[in-house]
This record gives sequence, structure tokens and C-alpha cells, in this order.
Amino acid sequence: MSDDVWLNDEQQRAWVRFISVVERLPGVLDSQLQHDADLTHFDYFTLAMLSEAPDRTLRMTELALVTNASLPRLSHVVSRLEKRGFIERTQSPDDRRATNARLTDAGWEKVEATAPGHVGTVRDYVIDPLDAQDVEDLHRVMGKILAKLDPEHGLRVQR
Amino acid sequence: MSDDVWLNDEQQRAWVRFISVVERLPGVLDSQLQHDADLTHFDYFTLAMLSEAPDRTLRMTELALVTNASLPRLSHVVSRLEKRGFIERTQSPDDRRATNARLTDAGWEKVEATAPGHVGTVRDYVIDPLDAQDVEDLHRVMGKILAKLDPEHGLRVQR
DNA sequence: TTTACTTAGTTGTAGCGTTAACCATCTCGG
DNA sequence: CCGAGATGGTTAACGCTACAACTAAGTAAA
Repeated sequence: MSDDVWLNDEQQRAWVRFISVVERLPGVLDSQLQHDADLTHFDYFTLAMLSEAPDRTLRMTELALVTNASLPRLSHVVSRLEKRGFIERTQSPDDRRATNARLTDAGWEKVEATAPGHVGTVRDYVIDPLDAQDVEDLHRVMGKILAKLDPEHGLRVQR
Repeated sequence: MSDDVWLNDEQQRAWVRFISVVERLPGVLDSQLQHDADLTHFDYFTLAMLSEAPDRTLRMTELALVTNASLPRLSHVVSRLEKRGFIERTQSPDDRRATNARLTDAGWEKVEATAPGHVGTVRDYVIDPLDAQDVEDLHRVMGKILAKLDPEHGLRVQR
């Protein structure tokens, strides 16, 4: 009965380590990007997602989905990036409620210039300490958790 | 050469899933606790760490360490929790610069009342989707990452 | 014991994210 | 075609966090 309520020792240990990483990692990513490119990690990720989209354009709703953000958060972030000239907003011709966000040339260059340093940080703190088996396990375990956190996304992957 | 700079496919997939979880999980934990107990996850974690300490007391610096927080952040959080009667601050007799934070009886009761719901959320989203092997792998992989993110802590564990 | 440095902690400010409220547009049943 | 509800997105207000500046106390060298 109480096993259903609390965690056993191995679960407890795993959880404590995991939540420590979850608390610390964003700060590490943010400070490298802030220092080197005056971007938050979320700013960078937003630009990066656009850079991979067809015509470097996505609707706000889709962009919110792939960046794991709420729409208000995304709207704020895009406003700031728009002021800095990295993104432009246009009305969608299909649906006049919809807004498309498009990466400008300046935005593209910003991503290209910023990516190597960011990937270096990801390597240093996450990828390089792991061997191939670890990476495979990380992928598998995060897949299971993500399926719970974001069922639609999870199902989309499994289809 | 370029292998050193970018990530291979398996690394890329693992990273994207991992960062998605890192972005989403705090929101899930926060909203359950906010809704059920009017606490952020960090508030709860702070109270929980104190509840496990000897005499339910820790110096601010130690508390910052175990909660993965900066001292300014902790100071603000403790101030709010103090106003709500969950924590009390006292001067350390040994070192007059130092402040001890102690969980009050009301704080203790708050943790006891809040823990089951929180653990339930952790179970739902993280532990229950995983089998025993997954939990073991999560523990191992997070250990390696944490050793990089927080070398002193990591060394302490490995000593 | 005076000076300089380090450590412990708090406070002010500015920026980011959440929630709630809001407007505009689309969809669909009657 | 019209009214109700759903969808797409923005904005305002508020709370939390990071960064910087600051106070106070301990430490150590001259």
C-alpha cells in the first residue's frame, strides 16, 4: 500500500538526480547563450526550429508545439526577436486569425553563428560524458516520459 | 572533424527528447503544487530538504547547495516562506554572518500534507512509465551528467 | 591593529513566464 | 445566414529569478 504512495530507494535516488539535472541544465545552457549571443536557450531553440522549417516559416501554434511553449510565452518571445530583426510576422492568407513567423536572413545568420558554441555546450555537459549505450538509454527513457508529458506528440511519434 | 562539432543522428534524437522533457517537466510539477498547495516546486523542495535535516535546520549556504539554487534566489524564497510561517530564520551562534533556516511546525505540517499529491505527480509522469531497468539507466545516465554540471557534488558522491 | 581579501547573506532592479481577459475569425447546427 | 461555440493570437498584471550592488563579519598578512 505505502509502496504505491512513496518511492523505493532506487526510484528515489534516480528521481533526486534527475530533478537536480532538470533544475541545473537550463541555467547552464542559458548562460552560455546569453553570454555569447545575447539569447536565452528558448530564443535560440525558437530560431533553430524556424531554420529547419519549410520556407523558414511556421504558424505560431505549430511553433509553440515544437518548442514546447505556451502561446503567450511564444508571442512574447517572437515579439522581442522581431524587434531585433531575427523574425518577421505575416498574416496567413488561408486563415486570417493565424500568424506566420518567418526567420529573416539576419535570423538565419544568427543561428549559423550561434549554433557551434551552443552545440559545444551540449556536448560538454550532456553528450560527451555519455557512451553510446547511455545515449540509447537516454533516448528510450525520455521517450517514455515524454509520452506521458505530451501524449499527442508521443502518439504522433508512434504512429 | 565535423563529427566533433555536430551531433550524430542518435545523439540528436536523444538530445531533442531530453531537452523537451527538461522544458516541460517543471511546468507540470509547478502547476500541481501551485494548484493543490500554493507552492512552487522549488518552494516544496526547499521545505522538504529542511524536513529531512537534523533539527529541521540548515544554514542558508547548505540549503542552497542541496536545492541547487543560488543564494539570492534562496534568500527570496525563504523570505516568502517565512512570511507564510513555514520557516523561521535565526542567527547562527558560531558564525554571526551565517543564517540558519528552520522548518516550523506549520512548515512540517505543510510538507506532510503536500507530499502525497506531489509524489503522485512524480509517479504519474516519471516513475510509473518506467520499468526497473529504465529507472536504473536513468540513475546511471543522470549521474554522469550531474558529475559535469556540478563537479563538487559529483565528487562528493564518488568519494 | 590596520588594511585588504574572502565569505555569508540580503536587497533592488530589470526581464521573463504564467494566468486571465480580451479581440478577431472560423465553423457549424438550426 | 445567423448565433453559439471553438480556435488563433495578443496583451496586461503579477510573481519569480538572475544579476549586480551592498552590508556585515570573519581571516590573514604586515
